[in-house]
Order: sequence, then structure tokens, then C-alpha cells
Amino acid sequence: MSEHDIFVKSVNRNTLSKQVIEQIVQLLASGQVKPGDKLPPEMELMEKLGVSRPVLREALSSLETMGVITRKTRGGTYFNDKIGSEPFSVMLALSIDNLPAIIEARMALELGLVTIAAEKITDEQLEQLKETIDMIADSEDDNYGVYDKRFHKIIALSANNPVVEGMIFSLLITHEKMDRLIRTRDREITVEHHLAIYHALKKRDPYEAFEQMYRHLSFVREKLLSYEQQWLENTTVLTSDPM
Amino acid sequence: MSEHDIFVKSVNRNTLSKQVIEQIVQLLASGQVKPGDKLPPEMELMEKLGVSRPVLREALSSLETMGVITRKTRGGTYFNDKIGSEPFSVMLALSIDNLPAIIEARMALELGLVTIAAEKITDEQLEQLKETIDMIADSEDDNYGVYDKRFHKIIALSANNPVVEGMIFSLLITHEKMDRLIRTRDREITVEHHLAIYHALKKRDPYEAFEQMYRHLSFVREKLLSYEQQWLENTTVLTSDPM
DNA sequence: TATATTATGATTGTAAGACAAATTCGAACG
DNA sequence: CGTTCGAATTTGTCTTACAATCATAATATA
Repeated sequence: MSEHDIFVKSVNRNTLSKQVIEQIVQLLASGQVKPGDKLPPEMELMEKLGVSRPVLREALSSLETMGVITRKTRGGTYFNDKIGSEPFSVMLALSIDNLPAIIEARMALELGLVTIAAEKITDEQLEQLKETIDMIADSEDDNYGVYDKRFHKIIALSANNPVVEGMIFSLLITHEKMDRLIRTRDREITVEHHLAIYHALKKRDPYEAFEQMYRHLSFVREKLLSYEQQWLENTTVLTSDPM
Repeated sequence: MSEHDIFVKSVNRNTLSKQVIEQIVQLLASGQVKPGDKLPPEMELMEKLGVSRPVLREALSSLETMGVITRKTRGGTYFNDKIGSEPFSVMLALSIDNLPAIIEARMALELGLVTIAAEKITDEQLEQLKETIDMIADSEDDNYGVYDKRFHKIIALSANNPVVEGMIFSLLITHEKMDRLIRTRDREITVEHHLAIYHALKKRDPYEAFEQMYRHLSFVREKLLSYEQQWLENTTVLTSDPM
């Protein structure tokens, strides 16, 4: 408990609303309330915490945008079951113009992830992976982006780690944007890469899983960045030193 | 611009304050304002955005806890230079009881990171890495945790990626907690591992960098988890099915 | 003139009260 | 027993007011 304090305290400066945030977070961290539980109505919380309504609402607003709680008019306030992705979305919104950074971040995470996955993936999940590969191989047109995404999602889930999930899922949001960027798909290459990763995972070999994923993501990255490059060349870009 | 909209819109439900959050974030994302810029005073923002002060303040409060802006009484409101870590800290505060998950997340990220680092690290940063290793090797007592942390921090920075930085820095916050968990340090092993990573990075060999980092982090993880295990065994734990 | 000191006022922080909107819940009615 | 309508609870928004802080400028002092 005391160790949590110094951890969270470092964020706090002063301001009542921040103290309220901390108190509510501690309520969860200390296990006094469980995810899904309902919070008391604002009026009641005001009294218990001894703060005014604006202060309380500022705190609740912060907690909501961070995905800790959900509020419904008249319905009350509830602690969320899963916390993780929301806070990230703001950061990504700010970095969305920096596509290379996002691609790289995804690459870094997935590279590490596949290693963990090699240790923890279940047979059932392996089966699901195989299915997505078959779907891509059997697809007639080039609209297999869904299965591509699912492939990576299964690997993310196999790590069975809420922290990692929160990070990777937010990054996968950008998958659609990347999808739109791709003009010519390479089904054969994708299938081959995915299969190689699949087999490495099946062997539970973290090193080979890494190598295959690295090969795959390097290929994807090259491709995306080349498109990005073309896109930049064909677009008027505002720089600090326009010519 | 329109593409950003659909991305951020998915987060927004209704509520004025959320719309205000989005507008201010877009201000940054679209490059109309730069990090470090000062925001207009609240009174002015109220008029421009056409909302009341509580609503505006709820939005600003959210943005502040997410580390997008900083407010000082009387000093005004400023956009932060670096955004990334703060939002995470709450999530970590909630996951802090789940140490294995955090360790694993750190492991996954750093594994991917070192691969990127192998491609992008500068000679200067390599030199800095070497220094931390020497510091550890030359340290008399076992309090070289600072240099251990710096070692990993340099690698994180070498990726030169704001998104990754935001993630890894928040995870490194837990480094202190882990430090406290460690009772017997293994200086020789640490130095050897760090050196191996350093040499791999110097060779710009992503595969070897990965392998060495994997070896290192696996060792650290085993150690931490065994401590965690002992700690759990000596502690009364509340489970959903107490015996 | 330069420096220190004070005082003003702008800006964020907190509080209280009121009304609006929405939706859940219950009561009345068929 | 089911349906519909109304009322009350809870969140959402606005207005006003005051407190606290401290940046800046005006003032006084060397």
C-alpha cells in the first residue's frame, strides 16, 4: 500500500481533483472495489470526499477519458472491466502524423510479443492462427486485411497479458490506416511469412519465432514506408522552412 | 484531417467536455500549435469554444492527467513538450499488483526495442552504453541499479521514437520496485549480459542483439518471478475462493 | 540609474446553486 | 398481467462568486 503511494504521489502536484483521482484509483488498486462495480452518485461522493461538485467532476472526467470509469446519464458511474487502451489513444492521435513511429512501435512490440507467445500460446490458438492463414490463402480478391489483422491479434492475446494487450490493441487501430495505404498486396508472401511464424510458434521456438516475425515485419515496414514516401512526394508539405 | 476525425470520433460519445478534448488534441495533431506553446486563458477559451467554464475545466483536467498540458496557477496553461508516459501511469498503478504482467510487458517491449536500436543506435549512444557497463563493473557495493536502468534507457532512446519512449518509460517506473525485490545481485552476470548486448549493437546485428537481450531478460525475469513467488507464499492472499 | 520591494491584477483553483436532459423505475391504468 | 405514462434520480451544463497564487509592473530606495 505504502509503496503504491509513493508511486502515484509522484504524479500529483496539488489540486484537489488530482487527489480525488488518486483516491479513486487507490480504491481499485487496493482491491476495495472490483472492476464492474458501481460508484456512489456524485452527491454522495462529494460528501464522502469532502469536495465540491466541479472538483469531483473534473476528477471523474479525467478517469473517464483514461478509460478507468464509464458514466451514463442517469445510469450512474461504473468502474471498467478492462483498462489499458484508452489512455493510449490520445497519444496515438497526437502521433498519427508520425506513421513511421507508429509502424516501428508496432514492430517493436510485436517482435517481443511473438517471443512471449512462443512460450505461452495454446494449441487452440495455434489452430485459430492456422485458420486465418487458410482464409488468406483461399481469398479470391485482395481484401484479406481482416484476417491479417486477426492473425496478429491472436498472437497478442496469446501472451495473456493485460498490459501488453492495452498497448498492442491501440496500435492495431492504425492497422486500417495502413491497410488503405497498401495498393498491391502480396498474398503469396504474406501467406509464406505467416506460415513460417506459425510453424515457429508451434515448435515453441522463441528464437525462430522472432526471426520469422522480424522478416515479416521488416518486409511490411519497407513496403509501408515506401508508400509513405511516395505519398509525401506527391503532397505539399508544410515544413518550418518552405521553399 | 478527415481520417483523423473518424479515428478520434470513435472514442467520443457525446458530452461537451469530450468534444473540447478532441478539439484541443486536434489543434496539436494538425500542427496549428506546437509543443511548448501557451494556451489562451480559460476565459478566452470559453468564448472561442462556446462552452462554460466547468466543461472547459473538465476537459483541461483530463488533458492534464494525460500529460498533454500543464497548468500552473496564475502561470497559464502550456502544451507539454513530450507526451506519452503519464496516461500509462494510471494503468500501471492499477496493474502494479500484477508484477509478472508488467515484467513481461517490459520484456516484450525491450526485446523489440533492441532490434530497432541495432539499426539506429549512434556511436555516441554506444559510448554511453559502454560507460554504464564500466560503472557497474567498477561499483564497489551492489547499488548499481541506477546504471542498470540507464543502460536500458539509452537503448530506449536510441530508437528515437516518441511512441515507444512513452511506453517504455512508464514501464521503467517499475524498475525501482523491482530493484527493491532483488536481494542478491549478480554483478558479473549483469556485466557479461550487458556487454554481449553492447557488442551486438555495435555490430548492428539485430538478430544477435535480440538473442542477447532475450538471454538477459529471461534471466532477470526468472529471478524476479522467483522472488515474487516467495513473497506470495509468505503472504496471505485474497482470492475469489479462499480456503 | 539600478536594484529591491511592494502592490496590483490576471489567471487558475474551489465552491454553491440552479436548471436541463435523459433514463430508470414505479405507479396507474387498461 | 401487461402496457403506458409520469415522476424522480442521476449525470450534464451553466452562472456566479470568491480564494489563492504569483507574474508583472509600478514604486520606492540605494
